[in-house]
Amino acid sequence: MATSERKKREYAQRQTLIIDTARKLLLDVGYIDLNMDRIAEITEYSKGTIYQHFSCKEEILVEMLIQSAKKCGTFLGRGSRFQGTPRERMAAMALGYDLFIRLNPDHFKSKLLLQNESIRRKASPVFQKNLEKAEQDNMGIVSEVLREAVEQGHVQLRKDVTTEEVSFGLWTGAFGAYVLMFSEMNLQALGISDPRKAVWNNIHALLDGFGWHPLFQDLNWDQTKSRILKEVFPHEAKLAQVS
Amino acid sequence: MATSERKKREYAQRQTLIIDTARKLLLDVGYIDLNMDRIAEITEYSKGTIYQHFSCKEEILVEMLIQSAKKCGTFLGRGSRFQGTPRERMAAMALGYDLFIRLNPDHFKSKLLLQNESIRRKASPVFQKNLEKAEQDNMGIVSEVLREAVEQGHVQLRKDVTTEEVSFGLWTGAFGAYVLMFSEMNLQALGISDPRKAVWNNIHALLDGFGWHPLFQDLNWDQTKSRILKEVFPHEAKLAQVS
DNA sequence: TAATAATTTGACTAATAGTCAATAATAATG
DNA sequence: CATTATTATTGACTATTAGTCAAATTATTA
Repeated sequence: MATSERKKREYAQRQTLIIDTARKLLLDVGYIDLNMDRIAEITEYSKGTIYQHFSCKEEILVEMLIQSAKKCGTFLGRGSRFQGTPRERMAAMALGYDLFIRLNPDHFKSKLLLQNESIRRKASPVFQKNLEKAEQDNMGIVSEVLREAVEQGHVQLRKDVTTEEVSFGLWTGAFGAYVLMFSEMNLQALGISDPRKAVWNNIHALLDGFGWHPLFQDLNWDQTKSRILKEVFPHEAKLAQVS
Repeated sequence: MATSERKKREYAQRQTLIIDTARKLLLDVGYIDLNMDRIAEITEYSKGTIYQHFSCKEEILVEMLIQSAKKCGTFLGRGSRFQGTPRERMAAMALGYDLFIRLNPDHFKSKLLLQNESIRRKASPVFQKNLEKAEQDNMGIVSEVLREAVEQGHVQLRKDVTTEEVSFGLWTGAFGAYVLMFSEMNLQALGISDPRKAVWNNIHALLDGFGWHPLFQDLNWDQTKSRILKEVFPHEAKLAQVS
């Protein structure tokens, strides 16, 4: 039926409107002052209608993060398809992740919040499952490149180390760093003037530590970095003013 | 005056009672359902009295974290004084950090929460400053050992890398991993069966990557680990059932 | 002991989450 | 096209909790 199709479309449109409104509001006023009345007011729908879509504000955040995670996945995916060695592709993914976060800083504000289970569990199980799925997919992209590197003999892991554990290390290192960058912590005072450079160096040190070739010292990484930005993320690099 | 001394003592005691109550409650019901009425009820003081101590629940959390950070600092400090090479002392600190978190799991629930600035900024500036100070002190302990390692020639950092940045890498790697461990994320499904082992391996890979001697392969680390637990954290290792 | 000062209380206001009966809009039917 | 049935939308309402403050209580001083 034509009508019901239109209805669906309208519903989806409103869903997007609500999420976008919440996203802006969150960036503006923060989690605590983010409230349903305000969202209703701005979207020009009543509170009841908002509750038709989401059971609570935490559920809006979860949906927001599902979208964010998927978007992040496209950056990781593009990085992973960079024309180069697996290690270079890994670097391309790291740059992609950084670009994604630069262009979507609000992602972290809410991601962090939802890492707390008392907040996350307010959302209904379906939403929670979807978010978990999206996050697992992203980690899968990283693990896959690592697996190829092992297969092609670029790195030989000790038998007590799995590819997933190394991905986990990359992931946690970068994730932890961005968490600290996006909290109000004064990194400057800790002697970290350029946390992104530190992350870059630490990722490479980790991979060097596992003996993944080509080692950091064996390549002109500044040049590789430029090439990645130019070939994979030309538009995003310009937007984020990264070079 | 004797009386006012007693008053001070009573005030401090009540402060502790409030914090301990909040800590238990937080672990029990989570941030969202943690409320001042409940804290007043359990401590058997009125709400007004609770507000005499703290201006909001977030401020209680901040004070909780200041205490946690200081306690964590004692674990790091003890690790750093282990009788061994700087790299072994670094490993001792990593084990200390792990033990601290095992014994105080509630630390992370609230730490994570307060990483979000909209929550953290609800606390008054004095509390925020104190927390920042405590966190910086901890990072200082790690950096100091690293500095000594450089001084003693155990590791020679490239000139574009500072000791603080390496500490930052260790910190973020461990921190990020614990964040993910303590969120409801299904690490098992990601192929991480033993995240703590992964953290341990990744820390060593990072240090290997920076060329910090003795390298992982040059030492029997299982043996060193046992020695650290026995000499530095005998009581805590037993409590946490770690070996 | 009476006067004064400090502390503690809980009733009160304000803000917001979440519900649901009433209303409005849309679709189906004859 | 008019009428009925269905579906979507509304916002007034209740419940919960944060945070305040005048009154009551307790402690200290003269």
